[in-house]
Amino acid sequence: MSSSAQKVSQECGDCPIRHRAVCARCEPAELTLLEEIKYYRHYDAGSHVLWSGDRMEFVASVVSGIATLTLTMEDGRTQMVGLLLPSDFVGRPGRDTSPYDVVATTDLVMCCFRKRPFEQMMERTPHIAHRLLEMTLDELDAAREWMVVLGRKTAREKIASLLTIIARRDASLNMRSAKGVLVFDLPLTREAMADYLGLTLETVSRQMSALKRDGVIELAGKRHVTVPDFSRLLDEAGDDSDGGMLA
Amino acid sequence: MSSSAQKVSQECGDCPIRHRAVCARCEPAELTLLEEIKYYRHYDAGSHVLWSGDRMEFVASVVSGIATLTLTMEDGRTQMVGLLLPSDFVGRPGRDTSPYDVVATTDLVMCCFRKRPFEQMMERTPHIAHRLLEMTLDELDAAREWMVVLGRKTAREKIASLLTIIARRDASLNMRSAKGVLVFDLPLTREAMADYLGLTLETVSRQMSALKRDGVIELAGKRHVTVPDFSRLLDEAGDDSDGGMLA
DNA sequence: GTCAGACTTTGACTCAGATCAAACGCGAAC
DNA sequence: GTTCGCGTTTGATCTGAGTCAAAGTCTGAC
Repeated sequence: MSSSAQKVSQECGDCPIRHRAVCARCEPAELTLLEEIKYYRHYDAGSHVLWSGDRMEFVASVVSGIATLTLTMEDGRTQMVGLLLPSDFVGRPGRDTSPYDVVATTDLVMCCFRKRPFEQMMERTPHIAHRLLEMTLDELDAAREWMVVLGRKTAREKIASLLTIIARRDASLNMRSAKGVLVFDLPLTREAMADYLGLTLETVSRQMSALKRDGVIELAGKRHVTVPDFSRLLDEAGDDSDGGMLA
Repeated sequence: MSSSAQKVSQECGDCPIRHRAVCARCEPAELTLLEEIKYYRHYDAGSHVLWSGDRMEFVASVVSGIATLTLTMEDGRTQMVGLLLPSDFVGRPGRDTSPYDVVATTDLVMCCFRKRPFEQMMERTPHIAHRLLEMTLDELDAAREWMVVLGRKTAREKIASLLTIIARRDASLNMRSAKGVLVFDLPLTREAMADYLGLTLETVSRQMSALKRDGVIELAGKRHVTVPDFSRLLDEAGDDSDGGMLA
């Protein structure tokens, strides 16, 4: 359930997600308090962080790596309902079982807080509660945008939408976009993509091939993606092409 | 934009949504403060409360009636992303344009607060911020459950899921369930149902007819629905049939 | 009471994506 | 190097839901 030896600073001060996570608004004194109740956990790619129905004894921020949030119907149909990237928050103060499966898709490091102390801390430091509200509202907006993708877009548009999101996230972390050319690695298998998009893995594969054939993307191996023209990809996604690159 | 003469008490003390809305946790003194900055607005069925992109000068709670939250793509495809029922909150502190269309589907009364004063109040009274966080987390869970409906369910299951939700909501408000028989009025047109479910209105109509033919529901007129056996409806929805009636 | 218009139902046909099935590619273990 | 297994691609076929079209129903206005 743990292992994997990635160096993670124990100091909040130079934490990579310091300015984006739930602690973003905290002042030095508050950070010191948080520092006392936090601990890191490592998960190997493919392992479960939480099973649906599990008792959660902690809440946590993703420090590095990627995790997915999924819901599964009785008959096995599954839908991914969230993609957790560095700085995203897992868990809900005031609830003690997870309604979702949380799975590490890459090696993952989480900054955890035992639930009780975190809840108490939240009551005392409005900065944390405020930031959590802000993050939750953002997630709600993202979930609603995703509902449009699931409910109204074609398979091709769905794939393009997912690539857009991943490209954006990646670019905002790595700033490697040279003159509109984006390059990134897909952190998801075809099956995980299908679960995110409400498709089958065959359809995902076919549409990836189609986008490649049409020159919208280039593939090196299965996972390494090059986007020669991001605005073209945006068009394919059918989004309000605000034109503006990388909000 | 306004009109419709429904009597609404101006006193928070006996407000019908007093115990569920964003003000639920407020103490009498706080309520008094809120009372000073609130005002009511009435909307006729079919009218827009907000257009996507509109400047929002207020946030509000639904007092009575039903509103929808929708997103529309450039080419006109639309997806409903939220159904606002009494006590639900509209707007986001710290943002000033609405990303959604908000439309009254029935005559609607909203309890509004100008944004600035409300934001200031939120900073001073943690009860409001806390309750809003709680409500937002609930909405996020609901949105994620809806993603499963949109992404993985068949048309028939989608319809059954929607009926389940409406029946539940209605029962929790009106408590008129006599021995498992539920009766309610659909607050949505077939087209609005289609927009919620990611279907066409024809498919909605066909599946409604099919559920009627199969005895899952009975219809009197287009909108008046009787559910003779709620657990049957739950089965049709494909949900984890917790069996338990009306959570 | 009838008319207009909005909402709904139903039918015939089409098609995007699912399903079933086979084969391919590639890294890890031996 | 060979083999195993997982992830992926591709093909053939099927089908659930969309599209196009026509007709039915209800409500409110005159």
